[in-house]
Amino acid sequence: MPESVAERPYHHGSLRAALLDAAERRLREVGPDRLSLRDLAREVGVSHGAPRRHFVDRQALLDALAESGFARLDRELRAALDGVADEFEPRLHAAANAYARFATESASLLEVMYAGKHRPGADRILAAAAEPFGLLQELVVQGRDEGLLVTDDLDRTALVLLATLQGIASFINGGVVEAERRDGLVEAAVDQFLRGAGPR
Amino acid sequence: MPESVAERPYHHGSLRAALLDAAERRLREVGPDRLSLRDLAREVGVSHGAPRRHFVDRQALLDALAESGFARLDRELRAALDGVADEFEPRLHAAANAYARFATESASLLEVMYAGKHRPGADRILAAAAEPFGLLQELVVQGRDEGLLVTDDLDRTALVLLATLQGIASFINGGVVEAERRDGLVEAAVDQFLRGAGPR
DNA sequence: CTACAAAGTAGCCACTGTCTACCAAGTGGT
DNA sequence: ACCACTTGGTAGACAGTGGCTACTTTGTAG
Repeated sequence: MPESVAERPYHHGSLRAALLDAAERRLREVGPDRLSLRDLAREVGVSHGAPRRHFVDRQALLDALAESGFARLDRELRAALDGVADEFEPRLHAAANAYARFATESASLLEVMYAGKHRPGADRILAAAAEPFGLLQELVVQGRDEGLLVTDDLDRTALVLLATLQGIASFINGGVVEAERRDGLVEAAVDQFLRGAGPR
Repeated sequence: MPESVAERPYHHGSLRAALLDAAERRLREVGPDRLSLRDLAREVGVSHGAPRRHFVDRQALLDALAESGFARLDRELRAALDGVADEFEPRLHAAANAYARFATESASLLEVMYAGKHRPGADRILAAAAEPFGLLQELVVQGRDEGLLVTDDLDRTALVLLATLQGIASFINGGVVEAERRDGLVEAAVDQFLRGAGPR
């Protein structure tokens, strides 16, 4: 008698995507170091060696996750800016909150994104990271154009702001600061930034 | 004929300390996830099961590393403040630079310190972390007393500053920002903080 | 129809963390 | 001086992992 279960055809068809999907789900549950290729293979219903066809390495999969992570971050930032007025201040607040939300709600993914020890092919990741970074920088340009920001080094100013948000997320994800304090800290950080980098 | 090598006595005497030492050295070379208990045991010249007597778990060792990491951070911060004048601003700059230096030069250790997923016994780690955090907070108090800082929430103000430094280190350690930019970024961050949290 | 490339399988290896049973050495009480 | 007991180290087993290789199944281009 034939198997009652719908048999997967020999070729999965979209293993790579399925693995990345499973990985991002699993990442949320267990964290990066407990992410196991074999586990993912099992979950997708494929032999333990199959992932190798799509990711030469465990690290290669993590790199791919990092890349798509930056892409998602970019989407979420832009989405957050969509429903907001055109003025600098509300846009800044929206972007900052969106970044902090992403960074705390996808803590493990963020860890992978900034893991550092990326392989030679990290160019792709850096390129993906440049997207959301650029968005923040454009925002700083807008602030300068509106006369609310004074800076001789755009990149540096944007980076300091972003670093603050990143650091807040670090502390929350590390358990040093309670998650409930996130919004308040972000608010304070943005306000201080506005006064610190604004005209005197 | 007897072994020509000086034989270690059956009891090592200070295995725990030796393991932590080796671990911190190894951490510098390979990062947290490649830190292997068996490897450490080999390095110290002891059987692979021996570490278990001192650390029930791999995570227990990492926790111990985190704890001593915060202790060292505290020492380095205090050391940095020792050779500096009594005024707020130079002290702030010194502390900020010391934190950033520690965070970038001991990147892997920092990762362990803020790894988050600590076991129930994380209280010890949080207590150890409170030490350097408190120091930063005292600094903020001094700033307020000298009239250079205006804040209704000391803890929050200190945290925002610390977060900025932490974030800068994150980006450098993640390879998103070149290490050479560290001092410049820290300088800019501190200046912006002073203006942002200072009297208007 | 037939090569050939792409995708998946199965088994092996070295390595890891964890567990257990055992052994060696120090220690305190009598 | 002896002996029970605790502390610390050893050795071997186990399951799980990433990486590798040889092999098979399938899709596809000529």
